[in-house]
Amino acid sequence: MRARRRRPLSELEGCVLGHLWKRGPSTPYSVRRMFLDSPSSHWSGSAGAVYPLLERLEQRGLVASALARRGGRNARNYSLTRAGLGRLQRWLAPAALDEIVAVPPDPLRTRLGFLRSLPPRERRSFLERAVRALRAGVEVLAAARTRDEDEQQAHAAACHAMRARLEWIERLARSLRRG
Amino acid sequence: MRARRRRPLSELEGCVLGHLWKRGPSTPYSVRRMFLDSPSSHWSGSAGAVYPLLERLEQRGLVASALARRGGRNARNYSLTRAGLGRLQRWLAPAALDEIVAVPPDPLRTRLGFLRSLPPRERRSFLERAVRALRAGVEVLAAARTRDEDEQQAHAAACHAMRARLEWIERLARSLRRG
DNA sequence: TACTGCATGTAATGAGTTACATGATTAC
DNA sequence: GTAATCATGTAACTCATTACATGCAGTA
Repeated sequence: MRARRRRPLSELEGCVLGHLWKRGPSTPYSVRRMFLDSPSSHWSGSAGAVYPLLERLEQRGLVASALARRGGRNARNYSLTRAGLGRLQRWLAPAALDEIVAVPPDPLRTRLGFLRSLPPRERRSFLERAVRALRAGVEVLAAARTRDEDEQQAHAAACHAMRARLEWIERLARSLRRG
Repeated sequence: MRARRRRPLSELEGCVLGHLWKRGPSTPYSVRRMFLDSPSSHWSGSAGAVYPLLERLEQRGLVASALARRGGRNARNYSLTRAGLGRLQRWLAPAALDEIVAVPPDPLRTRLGFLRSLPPRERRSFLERAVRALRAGVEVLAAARTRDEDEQQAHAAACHAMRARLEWIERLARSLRRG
């Protein structure tokens, strides 16, 4: 009997399981809301992502759905199964941390590698615009609040990361103004 | 006459154009090498990504290819066109910075939002493992060198970001050990 | 000779995006 | 009544991934 190959959860799948763990049984729409409302997420929370994803998770036995007529229409409530919780935990703290600890992508940092393809003027103005935009971003982030303690930590980590980014770009902008 | 809709460059496409700008006419393989060798990139540099991508860019007139027999085999040298340089510059410093300035995704930070789904022991050991892995990552990064000045900046920014991440996780691990 | 690395690709797959369709509920 | 929003989906598409196929070139 061949061991069934367990594909690792994608980031999105992990987050969805996490949401179900946190909020309990949820509709697809409330899962979408999580992404739509999140200030820092890079997922669109599109229906085209979420609905098929939940079906996939159900096929894998990680979530279970209960039919629920809501407003004269068929709907589903998805909940985390025991197996789903296990998978969530292994996704969260995998044996090999390399991937989740690796330098995360950052489109702004990426662009620094090609800065000199811009004429000096544009280079400077780009960095100055970036500084302003980052400052605005940091303020917005700093103002946001959550109840959940874990999410507060994650949010604080995001603020910390954004400030570090801002620092670096400010430094770079300064050195460019001078040099 | 309807204006042709110019799809924005993806991050990968931007990087490839940047590479061509930096190194001049290049083979697909050397483009792949850029990604395969880069310490911080999250792209695999897979052939299945790079070859079709270059074809796409050529169809859009952003790169041009010259046939070159190399070792008794057909090969291509791709070079940046004038239009390609323009697109590179607009990709690099777009009018709207929101997307490139937004909080970038970070799988480690993401997981902080669901930490409490782990039993306290695992939670602590996860964070400690993460601290060790991050420290190792920072050392490796700090040791790496590039000649290109822009890439040095990007690289230094990556180090800065990684140290900020490490700081935060260390702080969190400490507070968890105590509390 | 055989093995390894360089180099050029193709095919199948997968996960997420945009755009669309549709109906119920709520606000004006 | 009409417009916006809530809510549930589906379809077509894009882009990148893994895995594979192939063939040359240098080396043990």
